[in-house]
Amino acid sequence: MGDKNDGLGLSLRLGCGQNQPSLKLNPMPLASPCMQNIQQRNIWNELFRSSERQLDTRSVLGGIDVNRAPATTECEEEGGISSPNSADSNISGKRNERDPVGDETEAERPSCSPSSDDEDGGGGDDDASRKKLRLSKEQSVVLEETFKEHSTLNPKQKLALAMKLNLRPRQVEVWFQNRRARTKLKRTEADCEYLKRCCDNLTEENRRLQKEVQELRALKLSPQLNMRINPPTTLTMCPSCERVSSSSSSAASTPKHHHLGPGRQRPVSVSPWAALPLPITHQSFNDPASRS
DNA sequence: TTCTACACTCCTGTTACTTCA
DNA sequence: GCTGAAGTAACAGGAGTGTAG
Repeated sequence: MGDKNDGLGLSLRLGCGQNQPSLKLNPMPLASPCMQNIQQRNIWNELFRSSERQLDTRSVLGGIDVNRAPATTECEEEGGISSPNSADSNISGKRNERDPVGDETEAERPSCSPSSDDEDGGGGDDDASRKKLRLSKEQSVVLEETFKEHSTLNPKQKLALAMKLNLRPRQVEVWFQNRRARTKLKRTEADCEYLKRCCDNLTEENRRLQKEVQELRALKLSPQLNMRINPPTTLTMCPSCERVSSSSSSAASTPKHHHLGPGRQRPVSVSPWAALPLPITHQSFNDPASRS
């Protein structure tokens, strides 16, 4: 479903199909080929490059934070973006102290949000870190729409989105990770369903072929029936591959490996082969002349 | 040029919390 | 009100990658 943007990442590492699983049995409609990905990525990066300057001017949102104090974001950006060394190397490479992934809340809060009076009623600073906060509907909608455009974010984009939504960058990052995981899970389930159907079809086909083989064997072992259906003079069988062919009329339909040339076909009754004392090779069966 | 350390991102699995029937 | 299932935010650890020294 929402996976149409797989490989539409914004960082250079995300080339075409980077995140594609090896199993691509149920290819979802690819929204954009590689060139389109690149174009969109460029547009997006350009967009955020311009917004980056705005960020540098610190046009801080005056909105009310839903979950966390906006000061958190602001402080984080001071630590991360405003550094002259790291600001533009967002694609890869060393950056400043990034937002500490695991300990962000602990690392930030003492320095950035001393108030610590969150409206989530967490009671304390530390236990609020694991406090689960439901994203608002508006936030979810924006995140979803952003995800539809690109399933990954570079640090600038993450930061801009976090500011826009009054979330911490870490929250945005986690949301995108979980969203990718959900997308992949659904795709895996869809692939699984597809494989199941394939398996069912193959089982059915196999059953049908087995039945056909049994019928042919029965045909082979019952001369009377065989006679009734196909006179021995018109039915030939290769002892090696046990293929039966009515070779009386069309030589062209006879496979090459049946070795009997059009003019030299030796009509053989099917049933007698089993009674032959020695295994008959292709060579002997094939061309009596070659034996001499 | 190669090696190593570091920073970073992503993926995957898990945990903890919320919501709902 | 209690409970279990489902959904999901948050975390932890490992793998892969790029850069600097």
